[in-house]
Amino acid sequence: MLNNKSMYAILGILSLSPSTGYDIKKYSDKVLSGFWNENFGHIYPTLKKMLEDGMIEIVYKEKNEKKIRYGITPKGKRELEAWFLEETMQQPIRSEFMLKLLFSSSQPRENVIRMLENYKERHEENIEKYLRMQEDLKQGIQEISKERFLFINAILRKGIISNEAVIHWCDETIEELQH
Amino acid sequence: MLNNKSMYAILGILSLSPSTGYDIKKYSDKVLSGFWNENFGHIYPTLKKMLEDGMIEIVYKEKNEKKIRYGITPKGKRELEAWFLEETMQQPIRSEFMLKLLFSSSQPRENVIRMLENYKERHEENIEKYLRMQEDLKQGIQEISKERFLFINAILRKGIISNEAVIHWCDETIEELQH
DNA sequence: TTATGGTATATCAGAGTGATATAGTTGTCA
DNA sequence: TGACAACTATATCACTCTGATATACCATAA
Repeated sequence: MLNNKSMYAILGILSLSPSTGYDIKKYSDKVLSGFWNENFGHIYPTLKKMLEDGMIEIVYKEKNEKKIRYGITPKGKRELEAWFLEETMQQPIRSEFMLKLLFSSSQPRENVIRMLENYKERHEENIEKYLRMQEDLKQGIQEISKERFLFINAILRKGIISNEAVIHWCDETIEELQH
Repeated sequence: MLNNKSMYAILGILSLSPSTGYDIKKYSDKVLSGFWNENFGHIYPTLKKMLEDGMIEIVYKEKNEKKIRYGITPKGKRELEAWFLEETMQQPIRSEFMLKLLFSSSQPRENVIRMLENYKERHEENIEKYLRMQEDLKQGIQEISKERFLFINAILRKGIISNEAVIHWCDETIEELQH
């Protein structure tokens, strides 16, 4: 376990409340989606290793209960704290859309424009999702601390701002391709 | 070879001119950086498979020359064309910075602000890089077709617009965290 | 009652990353 | 001219991550 980033996502989630692998996936899809993703094929093996390493423990398992609920251990908390102080390196990026666009100069214009319109629509949907999440956050404000509200809201604002920029770029580029 | 995206990046690059594995890496780092990355550990095995599959061929190897230069074959060109027509699915995203931020609500404020300032600086550097690339593109405009200029410029504009949005968000968020 | 959908765990092949090894070539500057 | 640095070039490996698939249980609605 040297450079497994999923470990930090899992530790972060478990630091909020004990969860099953399935819960972790649900949380990723719901709250982290937009900037982080996890899948079962990685969650379960990582949980197994983290258990071996003493970062997490099985906190709740009734006799006949089949689900396995994990909680963070003091060692896991220390690991999470150390991660906050570490310098964050930039991740490798891969945008298949941009790759396709770069090599599209000899494609029919209408195909490229359709591609851009499609891309724009997806980003408009993203904004709608973020706005809904912002509404939900404001509705449920009493459930979380002011601190946490500030941070979650910052993340939602980033999603909105970034997607707006892309939409603006799509409009400009479609315009330019139409002469 | 079912879902290897590097294959399309390589086909795209080879459709411009025959290249060695090293050339492909250089092109990725110089032109594609910002939205696409390749590394040797994937380029060489992929080239090997693509050669087996008849997508590419060794086009130039003098008697005593040790470097292996690859060119795209008609089959490779068809594969590339088919890719343009395919729907582009969104790629999974992983921003370690955003993950860290989400779980940072109990960290000392000054640490979080330092993190954000660092993040902002990196995006300012990105913009400078894109502006330099835009200058280089304008200087060398006679070397490439008008079509290609349009597309490369669009990509650079996207880099600039997106990074500006992030910088704006950083300013807003730092402000908010300082009360 | 049967099917639909959500909960829950798990495995696997293959894609992609980052580090490292090796060796030849070119440039430079002392 | 010879030594050293920097670049060119190919390759492998352990590990991370993805996406598909399999299995099975449970609730509930048609």
